[in-house]
Amino acid sequence: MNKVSFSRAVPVLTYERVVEQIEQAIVSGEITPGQHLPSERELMVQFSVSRPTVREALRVLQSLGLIASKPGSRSGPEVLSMSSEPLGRSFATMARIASLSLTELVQFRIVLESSACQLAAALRNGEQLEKMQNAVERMEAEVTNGSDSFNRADLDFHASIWEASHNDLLKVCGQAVSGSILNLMNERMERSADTAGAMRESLERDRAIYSAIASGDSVAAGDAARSAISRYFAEYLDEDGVRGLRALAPELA
Amino acid sequence: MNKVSFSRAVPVLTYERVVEQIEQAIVSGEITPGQHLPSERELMVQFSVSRPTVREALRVLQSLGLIASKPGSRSGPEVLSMSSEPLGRSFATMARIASLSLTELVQFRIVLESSACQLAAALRNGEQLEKMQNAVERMEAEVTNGSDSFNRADLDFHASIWEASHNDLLKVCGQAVSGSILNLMNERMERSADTAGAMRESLERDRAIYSAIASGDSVAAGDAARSAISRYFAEYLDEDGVRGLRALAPELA
DNA sequence: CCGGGTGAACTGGCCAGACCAGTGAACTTC
DNA sequence: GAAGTTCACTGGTCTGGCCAGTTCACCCGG
Repeated sequence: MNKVSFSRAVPVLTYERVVEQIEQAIVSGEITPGQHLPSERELMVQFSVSRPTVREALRVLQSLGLIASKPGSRSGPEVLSMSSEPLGRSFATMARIASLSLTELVQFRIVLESSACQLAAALRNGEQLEKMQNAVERMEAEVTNGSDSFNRADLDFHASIWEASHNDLLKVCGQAVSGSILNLMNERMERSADTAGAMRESLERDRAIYSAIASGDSVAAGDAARSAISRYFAEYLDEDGVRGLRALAPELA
Repeated sequence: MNKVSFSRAVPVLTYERVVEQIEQAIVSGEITPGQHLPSERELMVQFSVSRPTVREALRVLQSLGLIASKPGSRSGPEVLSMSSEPLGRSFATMARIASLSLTELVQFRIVLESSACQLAAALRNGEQLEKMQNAVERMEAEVTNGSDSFNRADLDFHASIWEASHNDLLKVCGQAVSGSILNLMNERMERSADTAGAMRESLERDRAIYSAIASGDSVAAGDAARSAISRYFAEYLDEDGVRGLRALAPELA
């Protein structure tokens, strides 16, 4: 090889190496969730670095949702099991750093939620179905009351769908994007959807989704979800967004 | 309200408050990407905290992909624009912390990639179509050569699909999950897909996807993508996974 | 007058040592 | 044996310092 190409001699930060080693130990299963890391003072001798360096590394791992440290604990920072929190946070910040339009978020939600409904129709068990039914009934009961409890029941309904999809990744991403949409709409405009009429519409659509899932009809469940979400958000989207929606839900055309 | 319910008086860590304030300044647009934060020493007087605290906060923001600090810079840490890196990292760690099965990842990829193909069929422009065609032609040319350049062309093809979907969220998540699947499969088994026959199959499927996108047929594009991915991974999934796949792609039944 | 080299004034990376308010387990006391 | 106390140790924070690298203004030679 006569073409020696040198690469930038990037300095490796020592706290990064601490992060790497601990992360490696976690993902390789050398330390399992529930177990504890050595204390900061112990780590600083094992890594031969100072405490601030150890702490910076721990803070990073903490922000990644891998560990949690509690003052006074006799057993050092705890290794956590997978949580959706960091992923949700990444979604939320991405959504807010301006680059993501409402169109993108809504498209994404349609894709995820309709798929979850398809999966739920095929894989739901009795308990999950019962939860959905329960939530729908609560929505029916609360439709005349304040919108607060109605919305809670609505959220419960969707949560049980995610659950029934048997796909945690889908669930986490779907809930994260739903939350981001709520944030964005709350920031932009008054929630105009709290009228009795709007609630009645939501209820009707959720009922359609529920019966499709209950009957085990994947195709119908997916269609119902796509229809529900796209009708709900259609008025907030621009022309391109509507075109995208038509591509995702051709049955609505 | 006669029901006063006290909540846990959780101590607020000071570095967390520094993170919050800076994060708020970024997401609110008070500081825009490309601009610079004050130096650590400046921040420590503004927040009235010590430098280690400032540094821990900056490390967290850095791990979230919001800022980058460079030693020697006269202008302090730089505020970054949105990047997919932290999201991709979250995906990768989630996937590896054992909770995510290959089934979930593959389902998720099918959902995202088929949707991207549907969107691409409706929204692609000439330049993006050209890129896809170019990639397919390169795959055709390389199918007899080493698998390395073939795989690169394959990746380029898919990348241009993500691009043409006009949805960055879809793109970032899709690419992240694709990467995670690759990692997982590399860890678990030898890549058995590098034979000439497998490459030929891949090429055939990509060609089907391409022609559907080129003709603007969203439905066909989505079907082609679902079919391609599920056929490719079917052998690696368990029974439940296959059932889920059937729910997501009923047209294959 | 202009250009290039030089050095001082920064930057972030890292360290040593210290104090504090909690926690929790061992220990003492009843 | 049970209840209360003590104390070692935890993480959170601060002070003060050193180092290597980057910048930029200044100065000197052309």
